[in-house]
Amino acid sequence: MSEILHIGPLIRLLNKEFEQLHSQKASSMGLTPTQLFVLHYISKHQGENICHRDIEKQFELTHATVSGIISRLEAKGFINCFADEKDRRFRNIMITDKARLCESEMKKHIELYESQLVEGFSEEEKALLKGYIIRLLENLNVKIKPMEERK
Amino acid sequence: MSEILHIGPLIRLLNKEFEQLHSQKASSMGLTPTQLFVLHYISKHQGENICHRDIEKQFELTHATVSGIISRLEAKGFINCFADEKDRRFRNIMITDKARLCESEMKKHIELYESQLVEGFSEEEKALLKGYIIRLLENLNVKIKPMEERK
DNA sequence: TGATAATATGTAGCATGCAACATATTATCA
DNA sequence: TGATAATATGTTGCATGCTACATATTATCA
Repeated sequence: MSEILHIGPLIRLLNKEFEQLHSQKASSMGLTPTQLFVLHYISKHQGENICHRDIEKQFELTHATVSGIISRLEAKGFINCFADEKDRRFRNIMITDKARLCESEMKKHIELYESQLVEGFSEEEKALLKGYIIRLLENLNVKIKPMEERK
Repeated sequence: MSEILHIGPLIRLLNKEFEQLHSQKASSMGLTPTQLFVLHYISKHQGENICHRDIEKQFELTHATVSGIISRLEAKGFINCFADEKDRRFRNIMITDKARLCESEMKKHIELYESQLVEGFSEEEKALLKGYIIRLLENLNVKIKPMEERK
């Protein structure tokens, strides 16, 4: 890590370590870190006819990637998918009882680790950091769209 | 992206976009972004008997991962590997003429994109940002070791 | 010296990510 | 209506990352 002086490699490392941090807990629930984040998002949005496409947009992933994650979550019994009645192109994703059992644990875990990440940061520092990250994203030409522009 | 309010997901996105940014240029040289970074590191350290282990430490990757990257770089003709004469456990990595031809292009590209990332940041802001990232890493229990502690 | 430990690397199997192809379904417009 | 476009999802093949296991080589210590 000694020669990492630039922002790019630091971000790369930060991302990897943050994901690693979730491995143990996720694995204790029978999930990978990614599956945990996706399942948590699905469970938060039950009753909104959530589909693959919503997850693609939320996590900025391709449908090929989402397809694999959904398959594995379904194979493990955390979700069930059904073709939408009104538009059969969509597949509605429903969480199972098994997923319902770990809803609160997922929520607590994600909040805990998010707060551990910014431990020691004041509110001002957090805001400043977030602003910096958004500027970095803008420099990479990623436009942060408000909710209303979606869908 | 609308609901990304936390630092963790922002970091995840930032990392992904930064890597995406390198795809086109890397691919024009016949490389992936990761291969470009690794090859650049190897070429910067020619004459120092660089081996797999050095790359593992530099990029914080497991030897399984490095092994695959090195294999592909070798298969593509950018490097050659030889067992070290003094300690046959090590494999010395030598760049080929093909790699030498794109050395300066790699260097320019990496510097350009690193500076594009922090475009518009003053020196103070860059220092502040870097300090924040290091604090985040420390919160994740990643120790930033100075050069001397290595090896 | 000879057994044991440490180190560097190899390999298998899996998850996540992509691009590039495909199909099925719905929307649109002539 | 009927052809075409748009949309959601499926599939394949690859690179990157991991863990867990393996071997080969060197270091260490009794």
